[in-house]
Amino acid sequence: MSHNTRNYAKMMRDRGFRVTHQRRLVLDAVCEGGAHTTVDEIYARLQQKDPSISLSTLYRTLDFLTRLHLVVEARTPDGKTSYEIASLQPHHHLVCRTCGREEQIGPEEVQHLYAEIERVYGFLPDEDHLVLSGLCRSCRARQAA
Amino acid sequence: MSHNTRNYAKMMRDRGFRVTHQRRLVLDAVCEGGAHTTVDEIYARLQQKDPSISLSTLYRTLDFLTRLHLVVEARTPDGKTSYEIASLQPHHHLVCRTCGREEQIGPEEVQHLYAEIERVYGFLPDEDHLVLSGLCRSCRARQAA
DNA sequence: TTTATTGCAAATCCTTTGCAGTTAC
DNA sequence: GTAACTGCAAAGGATTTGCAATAAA
Repeated sequence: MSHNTRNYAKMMRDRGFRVTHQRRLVLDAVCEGGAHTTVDEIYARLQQKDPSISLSTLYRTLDFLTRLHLVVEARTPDGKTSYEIASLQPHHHLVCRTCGREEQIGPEEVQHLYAEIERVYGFLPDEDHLVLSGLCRSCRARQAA
Repeated sequence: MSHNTRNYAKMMRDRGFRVTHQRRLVLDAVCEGGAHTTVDEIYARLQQKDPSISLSTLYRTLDFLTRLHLVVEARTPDGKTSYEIASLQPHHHLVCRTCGREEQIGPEEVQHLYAEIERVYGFLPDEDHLVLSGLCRSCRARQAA
């Protein structure tokens, strides 16, 4: 595990859990996924490194890592669950509904939305990982043409 | 069907589809759900009026009504699919993660977010039915106490 | 050694599909 | 009458679970 920003193994042990071969590999596989990866993508990557890891272990491990806040879970607009390494900065994602490309955006705009909603409705949203679909710059340009 | 704002039956016939007993009942059941209802809730309501309607018909009908834009589908943050009658005004929902209460909000704040994202990233989101979780006013007050 | 964690296979949950019978038009 | 639509039962896909074996501490 070369996740240099945090010492993941220590975080697990400190909370009384064991650092297993499988957990290391799952963490790696989620990490290599970059932005958002689905369970099957993670599983495929895992199979290449160690085909003996079972799907149920993957599910259990993703659940485990999510509880520890080492990875975060997000729900795409079409109902799929995806995962990514929990980074230090909260952020959100845009997914183009035409080309499927995904980009990350910072928290500023969304924070501003939350503040507005709080001001107007008294409700404070805390969704820390939105996935919004729409049209990306290039697909919009193509459509306009 | 007493959906007075629109003539649903006509909308179906005009597009060449049949207006069946089942479609009327599903539309009613979604309607009575108010804000967001899940498939099982809708099914339960349906059973009381006509136990002979099958679950597969419910799924098919929800799909059908969604395509016709008579109902809209939304994805809650915890991965469930929910439905509601398509209203004339686009809007979004806030769901309290403590008490579960749900409230509707207008499109203004979210529109503003979309415009900001477009300005900064060139990406135009078009999610027309966001469901955001967070803490409602009363649960926040209770927490503060 | 001890008990958390794993792999396997079976179970569960939610949704979709094939097909023969029914019904809106 | 004739397609579109439905109910049923079976299939599918994703995720969870029970249990005996394994391995991290």
